[in-house]
Amino acid sequence: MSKNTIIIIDGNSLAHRAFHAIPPLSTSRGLVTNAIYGFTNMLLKIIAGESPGMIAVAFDKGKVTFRHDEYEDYKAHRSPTPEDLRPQFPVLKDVLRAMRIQIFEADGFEADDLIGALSTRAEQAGIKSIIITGDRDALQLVSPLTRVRLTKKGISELDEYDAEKVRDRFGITPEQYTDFRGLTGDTSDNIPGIPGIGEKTAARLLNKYGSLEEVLAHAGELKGRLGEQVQAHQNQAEMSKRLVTIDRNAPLEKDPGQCRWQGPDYQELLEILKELEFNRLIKSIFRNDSRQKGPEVKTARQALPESDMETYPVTYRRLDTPADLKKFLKAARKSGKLSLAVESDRSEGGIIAAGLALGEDKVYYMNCAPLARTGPHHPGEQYREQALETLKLVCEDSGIKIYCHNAKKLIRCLDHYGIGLRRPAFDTMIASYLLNPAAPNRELIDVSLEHLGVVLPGGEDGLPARARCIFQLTGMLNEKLKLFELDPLYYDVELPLTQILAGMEIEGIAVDKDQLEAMSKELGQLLNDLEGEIYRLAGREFNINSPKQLGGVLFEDLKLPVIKKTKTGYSTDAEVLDELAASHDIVAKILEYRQLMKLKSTYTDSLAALIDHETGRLHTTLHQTVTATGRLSSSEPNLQNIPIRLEAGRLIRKVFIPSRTDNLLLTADYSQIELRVLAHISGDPVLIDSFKKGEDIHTRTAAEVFGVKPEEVTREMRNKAKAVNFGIIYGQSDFGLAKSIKVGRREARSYIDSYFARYAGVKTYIDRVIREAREKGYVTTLLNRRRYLPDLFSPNRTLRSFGERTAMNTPIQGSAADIIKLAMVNISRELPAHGLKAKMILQVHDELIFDSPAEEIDRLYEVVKHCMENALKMDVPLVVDIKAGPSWYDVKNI
DNA sequence: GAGCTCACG
DNA sequence: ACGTACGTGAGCTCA
Repeated sequence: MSKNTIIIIDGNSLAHRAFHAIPPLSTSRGLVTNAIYGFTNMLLKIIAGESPGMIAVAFDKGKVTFRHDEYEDYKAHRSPTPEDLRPQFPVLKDVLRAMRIQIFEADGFEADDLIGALSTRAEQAGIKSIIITGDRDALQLVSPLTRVRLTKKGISELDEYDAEKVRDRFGITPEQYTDFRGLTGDTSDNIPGIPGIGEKTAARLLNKYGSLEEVLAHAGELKGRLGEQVQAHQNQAEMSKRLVTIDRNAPLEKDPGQCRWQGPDYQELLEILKELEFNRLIKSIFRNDSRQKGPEVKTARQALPESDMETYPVTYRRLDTPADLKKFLKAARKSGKLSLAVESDRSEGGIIAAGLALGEDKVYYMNCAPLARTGPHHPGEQYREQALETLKLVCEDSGIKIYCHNAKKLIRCLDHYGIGLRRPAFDTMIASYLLNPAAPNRELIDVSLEHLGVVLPGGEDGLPARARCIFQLTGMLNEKLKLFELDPLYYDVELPLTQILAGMEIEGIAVDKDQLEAMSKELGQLLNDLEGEIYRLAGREFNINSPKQLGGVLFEDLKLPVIKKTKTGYSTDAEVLDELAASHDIVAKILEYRQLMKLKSTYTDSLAALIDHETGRLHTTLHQTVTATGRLSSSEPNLQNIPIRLEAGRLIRKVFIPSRTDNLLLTADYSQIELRVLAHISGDPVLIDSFKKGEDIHTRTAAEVFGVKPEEVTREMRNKAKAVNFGIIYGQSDFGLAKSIKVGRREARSYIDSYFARYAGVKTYIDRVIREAREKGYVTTLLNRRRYLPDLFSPNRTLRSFGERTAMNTPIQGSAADIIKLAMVNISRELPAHGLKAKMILQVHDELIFDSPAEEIDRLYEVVKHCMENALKMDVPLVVDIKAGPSWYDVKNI
């Protein structure tokens, strides 16, 4: 596009900007990388936006420049380069060298001077320059061929200056900029200028006299204090001008023409980005995948010329003919193990192609694209059927171990073709989850980058590479699991669970669509009425869903007191509105509006839209590798947050019904599982005694904390004790408890103190788990699930306390997750063993939901209760409450 | 895409 | 002096 443009970047200025704009990032070896990261990202963005023909980056060199010779206090107020930034410069230069971008530096010169020299020479050669810097002094370089972009906020927001913009902003021409600073000085560089002259006066003088020299020559004409000051500080003004004047004759080792950019040295770039652990950047630059997402990805791809570098070369055989398939089948049976990667059509869930590996050097590619997708080398319908048949034969062969990445997705995909992948022998995605549940990404490309250090190709063409990679990873991750003693959790719980979850997703949950639509309609009407009422009370129409506009109405129009602020304005959350409810009638209406709006948009409308056309049911996705604690999560739709606390919302549960008229839904939930886990792992005698006796735990806590007999515990005391029990699990402060039960902070403190006095074992446990986490860097659950807590070592106190709360909460939440997962595995085995037709269809952290023929409910009850209560041997009993009914709303004790 | 708000355990 | 309860997913607004 702009082949005749050179981008000239002030390396020091931008690195400083990036350093302050980007939160501290560091590699696992402790090198801080935020400036490098911010700089590199910015660079790619600029290249993408500009596609410049030439690029140069200039750096300061040498502590003392000619400016210090002239004025020893030059930049004397500058704080020294931060300790975390200094070591980033040499690495940043390595990145630039790998990008094959010219670097300019010269002893005794600042980046500014080199930039000035470069842009001046560019002009002489008729080349346009774009200068990118945070230093305003560069504005003197603006000319018809040279524009300057100054960083505005952070590092990516830039303001572009041409001569006109300089005039708008400062009232002078670019040529007058040095005269201008000679007059005003610059506090950030400790340049004095003339005291008392600001930007306005300087511009007025320069417009009248033209230059600094002329202003000084006419100093006698200036009246009053201004005249005196100018006369008294002539020398200082002249020196200031010299200091800010960029030396356009600074020595250059290369001409602008020699900065022509041909793209990076990909090999080098990959090496250095790997070392820096910029995994997202690596993926975005090296992944040859047409279906990409995220703006960063797009930018980096646009920024760079196509690379033909193969980052993970694989030789493989194509299975093109029936004879090939036959030979492959034989080889697979002989090998007994097979890794499988498939590419599926998102809209249909259909398989387009598969990569298969029987070993690291036995890799195959199979094309199974349906006719509709016919490409130049379509194999033909007959071949396709044989290919799918071959897939079926290998997947259902109990003598062949299947290795894959994301088995659940694979199972759902194969299910579409009636292929039953019974039990995958290894799932690299789940292995990576157990090795580090907090990792941000877990696609195969991320896992292979982390564990093998290779960048995998994406798309259909990358299938053989992915299959081979899965094979390689299986061996390596299996060893790592053993090393951390995660193999029992992996093989006995998580891997079997994958298949169970796939079954639950495929089964789905039936919904009464008509009822759902009726609810939506009714909510719509109620909302309509409320809306009118709210507009009337507000005296005008506005968007109630906009916290900003709502804040305007409540706190400006109606002058209600501001209770709480957010980063961006007034807070209008339910807590605030509750407090304001007595002040104005509109508040209660808004609360009601919010509640109903939530129900309509998140529940009735969204659920209806997600009903599967073929099955008429909701098929959520249950994520096994998302949470840091070991819990599952659910999405599209999230069926783990269906309303229950308020009646209006709870009614939504009426639409969740059994799959057949003769069936019932059965729910089974653990009673107080987290407190029981706490009792078990802390060994606290009072807590254990309480659970062993089957007491009401909150009443007992109230009795202990308030020092009364259990029968004297009032409702209010029990509620407070309940909040204390909750808080203990979360590691709350007196502040947090005070807020949740609306008492003073001192009172809250006293509850916590007396709790720890009565439950000393809990206190000891908390102290111990935090101490051990600090020693080891991680915490574990009952089944040895592990979570690393880098925040424990943060210099930031808020983050550190956050880490401490996580350290005490994760073993509790995570062990509870372990327990219900174990129960699920056992139940899935026991249901068919007892000849039950019931299906487990949902898990909600401490609750399991089943869809079962009514006549089998009693037997199901026994099996579920037994499996859940005996999932793990503990020092306290596990208790499960079971209910059943014709809808998720109408479940009753049985 | 970030921020706010709110649903669940 | 500051920030303040653990873990999630989703819809809406606004830049």
